[in-house]
Amino acid sequence: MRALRADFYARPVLEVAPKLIGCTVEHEGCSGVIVETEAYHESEPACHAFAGLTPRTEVLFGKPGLAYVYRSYGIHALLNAVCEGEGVGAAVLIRALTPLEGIEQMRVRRGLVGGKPARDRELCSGPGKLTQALGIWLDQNGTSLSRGPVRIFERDDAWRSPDITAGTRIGITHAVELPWRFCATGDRNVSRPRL
DNA sequence: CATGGGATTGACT
DNA sequence: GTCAATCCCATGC
Repeated sequence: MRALRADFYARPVLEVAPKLIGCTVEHEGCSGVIVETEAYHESEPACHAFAGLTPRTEVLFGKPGLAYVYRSYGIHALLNAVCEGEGVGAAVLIRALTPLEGIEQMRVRRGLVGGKPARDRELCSGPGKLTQALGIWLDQNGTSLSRGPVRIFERDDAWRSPDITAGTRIGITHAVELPWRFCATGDRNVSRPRL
């Protein structure tokens, strides 16, 4: 399996987001297949880059293929893949994975859910959950998704041409109508509300 | 300098 | 369905 290179990300974010479905995210031996993504672009107000270049959005405007990791609600780390050219603020939010390798270590990192160890389906079925399960934190902001420590690999044969359903994005207050969310159709690891 | 608001989750009613 | 946790940073005075 080969890591995706910068040129994969250096094109319109709406093109990259569905193409990341079926690719694999890996960090320190833990990995999962991407089953849900969302596209964000500086031209619309739900994107952090909409406000322009600030210390927070510096990586978002950086080179394609970088990881943009930021803190959400003061608690969670959310993982994005920076897209389009350097100087353009655009990224794909990785929202859910199907756990693949290192599942027991993910269970340790996720801790108890409802007083019990997380079931496989609860490990990576949300953007905050998957970063916790894989051990991805804010210090990975600005690192290369081709070279690591967090890497994204191309689709393997089992995900050659996945069935994808598009819908509206989750948890935002602006530009809510844009159908920029992409899910592997029917996959149980997609976050709620499932498409 | 003070304030307010999240690209969420889990616990509780 | 509702709600608190928790903190960075954008914005406004």
